[in-house]
Amino acid sequence: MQPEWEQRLRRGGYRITPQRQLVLEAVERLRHGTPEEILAEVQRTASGVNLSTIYRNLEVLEEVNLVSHAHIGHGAPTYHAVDDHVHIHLVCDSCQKVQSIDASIAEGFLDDLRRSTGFVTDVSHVALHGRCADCSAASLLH
Amino acid sequence: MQPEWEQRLRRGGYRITPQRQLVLEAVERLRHGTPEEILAEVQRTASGVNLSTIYRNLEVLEEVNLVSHAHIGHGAPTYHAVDDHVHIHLVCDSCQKVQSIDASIAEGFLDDLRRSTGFVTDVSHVALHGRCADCSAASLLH
DNA sequence: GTATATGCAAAGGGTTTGCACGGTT
DNA sequence: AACCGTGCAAACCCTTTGCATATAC
Repeated sequence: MQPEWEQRLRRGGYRITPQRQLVLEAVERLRHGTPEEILAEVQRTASGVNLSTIYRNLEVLEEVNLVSHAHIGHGAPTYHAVDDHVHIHLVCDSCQKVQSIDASIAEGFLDDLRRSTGFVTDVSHVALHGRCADCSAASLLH
Repeated sequence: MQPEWEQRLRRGGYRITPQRQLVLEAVERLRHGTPEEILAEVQRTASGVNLSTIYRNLEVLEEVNLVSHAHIGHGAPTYHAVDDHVHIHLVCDSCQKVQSIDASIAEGFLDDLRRSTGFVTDVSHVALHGRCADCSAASLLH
């Protein structure tokens, strides 16, 4: 019997390649990673792998729902494995720190949203921008 | 007496320039716009204005809280005037449509979030990704 | 008059694409 | 054997930056 991830790829009409597997493993190992960071992780075991292969495989892995990405910060997106604990990113636009919180806090809101608009939110893709506790406390001093 | 926007700029230590004013007006007129779209709008009345001036002024206008931006879609960010009705963007990753909803629906959730984590969310910066009503209905048929 | 803002052009980061070769099925 | 996936290099989009000139104050 094949591992779950192989089945997902095959069902999607994709082939199993070493690079594919390495990208998925790298994403799982780093819990969050940009394409560049994932490349670096992959290259620890296979130095010949190219950045464009990372991009192409992240796209494929995302299509078969093995990984997901969110835009935190203004630069490269961050990828993570889908079976990780589902979390929401809180991005501080003042100090740039990113914290992850359990997605359950948003359940009620997202249910309301679905009921009133029909929109089904991809929770792992959510990044909220604003000010963290420290920075918003600091800005009250002015 | 000076208009509000002039005061905000001056208080921030910035000068009043035609380009500055044109960028702000363009953002207010287009209710949503990427830097390129804002450039096009500005150039309708002042064809000599440069893209880098748009970027520099959007940054300044954002710092004094006259405009704000959100990342909807994977490309350029979208800017809008701060005094617009505060809204949240719902981005469909399947059909790419973007709908705006009144931000009041999220008030309860964001209050909870602030109470439990101290994080103060910039509501106008929020873009939620997922599937719109039409697309999520369509995917149930499979 | 002085510091800031602008235009221009070049550089920079991140991502995508065309093509020939190699690997999976 | 057929087709998909890969590496490589070039192209691409979006944004930032250095510098000389112009402008607001």
